[in-house]
Amino acid sequence: MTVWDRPEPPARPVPLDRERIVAAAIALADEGGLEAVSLRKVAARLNAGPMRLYGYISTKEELFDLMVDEVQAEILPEEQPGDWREALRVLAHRTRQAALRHEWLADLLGGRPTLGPNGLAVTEAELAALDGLADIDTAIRAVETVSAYFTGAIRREIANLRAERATGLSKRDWQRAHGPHVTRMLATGRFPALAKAVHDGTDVDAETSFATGLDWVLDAVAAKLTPPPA
Amino acid sequence: MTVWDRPEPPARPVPLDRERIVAAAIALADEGGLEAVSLRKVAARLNAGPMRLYGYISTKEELFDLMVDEVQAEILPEEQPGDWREALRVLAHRTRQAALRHEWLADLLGGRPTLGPNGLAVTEAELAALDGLADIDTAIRAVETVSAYFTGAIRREIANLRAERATGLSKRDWQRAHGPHVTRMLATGRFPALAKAVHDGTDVDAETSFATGLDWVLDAVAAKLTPPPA
DNA sequence: TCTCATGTTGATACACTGTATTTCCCCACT
DNA sequence: AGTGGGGAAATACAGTGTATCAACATGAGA
Repeated sequence: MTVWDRPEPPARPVPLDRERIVAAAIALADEGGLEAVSLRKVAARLNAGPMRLYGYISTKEELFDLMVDEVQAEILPEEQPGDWREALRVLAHRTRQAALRHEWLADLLGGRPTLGPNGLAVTEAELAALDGLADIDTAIRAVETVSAYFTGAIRREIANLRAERATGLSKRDWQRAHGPHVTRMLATGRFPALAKAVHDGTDVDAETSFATGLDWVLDAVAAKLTPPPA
Repeated sequence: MTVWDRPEPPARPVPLDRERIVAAAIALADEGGLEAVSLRKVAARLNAGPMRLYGYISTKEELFDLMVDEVQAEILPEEQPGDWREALRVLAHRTRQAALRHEWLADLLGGRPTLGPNGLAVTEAELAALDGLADIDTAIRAVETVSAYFTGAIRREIANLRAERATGLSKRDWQRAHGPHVTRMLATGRFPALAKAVHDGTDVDAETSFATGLDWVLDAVAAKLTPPPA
């Protein structure tokens, strides 16, 4: 046995902390989706045994919460724009961009209350944008409505994106590519409005579709903020 | 050995079909949540070995899709109301009610495109409600916006409901009950708007909160349908 | 009626999972 | 030098989705 084939020393354990664990989990999820995140694999990335993680997190669900909160830090813009509308729009778009960077976020978004520091900061930013422009109850309703919209919209967008990817990237001919199933369904004549929609609808890219719906919702909010002059 | 203690004959296998499988899975999920649905347990409910299911479904994901589609049948109202607005509102509320009956639906809602017969029927109903009132592109945008809203709102509502249930049913004192964590966070003064919201906000029940936001979104849709007279 | 093919059913197997419990080893302190 | 004690690792367990394989009941053909 020479120095060269002498086995590696047992890899002195790297000091661990939540940040490193969460970062490893996020990396794993970015590469292979949420289902690729297992405590064993996260630990392996950190040259640690699986059980070591339990000194820092108490359950896998908690790890997911931490991952979400970590990504929510990317959502906060460096500086808040003045206009409430612009502020809310930017927050929505940045959430969407975060979800496009980390598709697994779509699986977690809205799945549980966001009580981490960054999640609270996002909510704070949303509420702050409306500060002084409406009573607190209206502001809450507005924030909840807007975020319900973009949460749902983002989830659908990612879901469609995955479906397209799975059926071999098809864009316009969604119905043909997804296989004969939907086409056959539409051909039954039981869904005339839907058939017309997929046939005659002009397909717009996901971003403008997101933006348009968002603008509608913001219009609705605007109407509640400044009551129409009597 | 008498007739009485003679062992049961090996339980002639009950004929199976997708409907029975899906029904068993839904029952399991209603009782113990989505995570209680395992192919083994579903099969056990039907006096079958786990592998038998693979003659009818090809993967667990597919079973989930079938469950969602089955529940979506509950969403379609027996008769469509005349007014487009009422029609969309009813569909949204019925979706919410379905999610309250089957909380696991919140975990699946929006997670993948709803391409089953009932899912298509729901979309058809939504589109049909707007038939003739707008060009097809506007109708699509409207339907997508409304359903993005209520998808997101339902998910959040269920998430909060579960969180409340977990921390020992707390209603108003959300911040105290959830534990010192959030309280401490709010006390830091880093979230003034949020602090004011939880402190001064009047808490309304989930249903009216859902309905209010929905009305706002429907207002927005209405504004796009009938362009303001020039 | 006997035989054989066929196709459905159940058993077994595998590679994982999250997590509880047990073992072990290294380091600081007496 | 001995001896705790504490943190890391190994092991263990009950479960998961699904592939593979063996058995068997049932139909057709002779």
